[in-house]
Amino acid sequence: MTGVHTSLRPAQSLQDRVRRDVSTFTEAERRVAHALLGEYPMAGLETVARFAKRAETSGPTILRFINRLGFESYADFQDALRIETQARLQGPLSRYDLLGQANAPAAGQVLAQAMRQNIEGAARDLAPNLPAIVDRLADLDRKVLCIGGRFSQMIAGYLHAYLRELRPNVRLVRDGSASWADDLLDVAPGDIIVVFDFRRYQRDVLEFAKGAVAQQAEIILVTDIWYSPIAALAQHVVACPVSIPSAFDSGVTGLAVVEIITAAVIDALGPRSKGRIATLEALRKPFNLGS
Amino acid sequence: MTGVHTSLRPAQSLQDRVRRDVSTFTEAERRVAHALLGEYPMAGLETVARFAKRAETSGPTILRFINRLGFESYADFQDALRIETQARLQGPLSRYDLLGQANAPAAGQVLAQAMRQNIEGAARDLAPNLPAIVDRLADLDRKVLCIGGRFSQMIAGYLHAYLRELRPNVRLVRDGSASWADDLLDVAPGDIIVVFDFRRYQRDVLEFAKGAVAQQAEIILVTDIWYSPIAALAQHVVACPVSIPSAFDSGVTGLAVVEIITAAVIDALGPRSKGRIATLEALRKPFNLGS
DNA sequence: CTAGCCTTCTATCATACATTACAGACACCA
DNA sequence: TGGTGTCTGTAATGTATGATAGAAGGCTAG
Repeated sequence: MTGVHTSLRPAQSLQDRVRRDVSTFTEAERRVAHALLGEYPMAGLETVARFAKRAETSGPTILRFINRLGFESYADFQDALRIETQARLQGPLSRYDLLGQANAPAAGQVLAQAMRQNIEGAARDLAPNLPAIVDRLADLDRKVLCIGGRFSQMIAGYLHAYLRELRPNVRLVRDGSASWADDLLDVAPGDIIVVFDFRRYQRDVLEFAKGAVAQQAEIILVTDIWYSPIAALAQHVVACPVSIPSAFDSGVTGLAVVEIITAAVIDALGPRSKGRIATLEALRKPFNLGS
Repeated sequence: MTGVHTSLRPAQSLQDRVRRDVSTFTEAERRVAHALLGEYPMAGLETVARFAKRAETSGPTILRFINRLGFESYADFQDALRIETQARLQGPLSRYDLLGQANAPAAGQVLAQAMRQNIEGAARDLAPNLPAIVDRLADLDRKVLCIGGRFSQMIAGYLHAYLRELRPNVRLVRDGSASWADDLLDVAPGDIIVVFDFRRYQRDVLEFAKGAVAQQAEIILVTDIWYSPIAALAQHVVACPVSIPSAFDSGVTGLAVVEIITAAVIDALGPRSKGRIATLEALRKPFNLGS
């Protein structure tokens, strides 16, 4: 184990020290560390109680944590945080300074940045369509089918997993066109097909959509900004920016859209979904670990 | 959803407001204003007593000062300072967001904002671990297994789909413990298990991880900031902030981590992966629609 | 010169707070 | 299986803290 108490003068930034020593902490202390790093430094400038709540632990654990960092008291810790952060704000305000010695913009930062912009764009595009989409998905008289392509089927899977917890009659159309004819057979007029289709658009997904339309289903399409050909068949289209500096397009945007829609559906269903979630939780209890 | 705070959110920054209104203050209050602006924002994050001493005035004057700014209590004032400064530290992009959404808090924007912060946090946590993780995943002599829980298996699926395009010997351990024993059987010392485990942690995933460790596999764990118990078994842990204002935790962060890792693996593999992608594209051509 | 008002401080109070002590839970080892 | 050490949350405690009331100072108006 490394030296417990370092000298009074913090040679390197507190942030770095926490990150470096995180492996030597106990489990609860690690939660504290990550709560701090997640909202650095302001999490540590709140009261002990609020800091503890944020880290889902108790006050004493916070104090043990800051003791292990070498501070005599919580006040000392906050002083150090304040001084360090003030110095940081004094200097050039570039956010890259915050990353510590890594003078080069750290590996994933550019990607993260791009993803964040994509989410922003998708949320903008989604907003006007959201009420109509939610209206359909919260209508328990309609069946809901989720389907996606080679990659995007994972996104469809997420929507399916979420919706299934909120309402009945949600199904996931799985990969491999074998059973698709059977899936189509059950589609009734007014049912909802949520299609996720990103480049490169797959022929079979298009075929499925055509079949669904023939059954008078309504189509909600989540696609990229280059528009899948399915857009021509869809009642509601959400366009996601998916470009990131990588060989692949990003799936993050689509998943973000799914989660925004899900949250809105929960709102729309209100208490009806609450009970269902509670029941599910109870049924699953034996399979989960404590807490 | 929880009620939104009704407190008046200042359209412009606190700093600007103080600077603008400084002429309307009394003499003692002006000293307070200058003390705050001189060491902004940390002067205001200390206790009232210390703030007063710094401004060479008394406690009540401080309180009247912050009352005049429109805050009910000193705590409210500090909260506002913290939120504002945190946003400022987050970088120019986030600051822009806060201003933009002040006018019209469109549906979904708050969720989008939370997701973006989560990605930011995860990218920070990932950065130091990234080289080691990439090193393992780019080592073609090691087999790679991806596994996740009820929700996170979709994330595992994404990693699997990506990696499969880049290198051989990548497998996805599918849901339902039935075939897991068989999957474990093939695990050789030095193989890599990438585990995605978010609340609520499932017992069976933990069991699988234990089994893999027994086979001397190396574990890369992507979990939430509350740490899955698997962390105790893992060589590399990436902690993702997953809280969003919704009934469910967000899966977006985990997927973002996957894509950042993937991009880094592509870099590490270099030309070796390029050829493989090209081959795959050619093989798939018949199933895709034109461009 | 004084009455009235505004400003600012001192002194006091209730309480929210950090901190300490304790005990249950858990894992590990004999 | 019982013993030992570690970890972590609950409860109790004294204090430091924010808040308030009231008095002293000082300015302006009449």
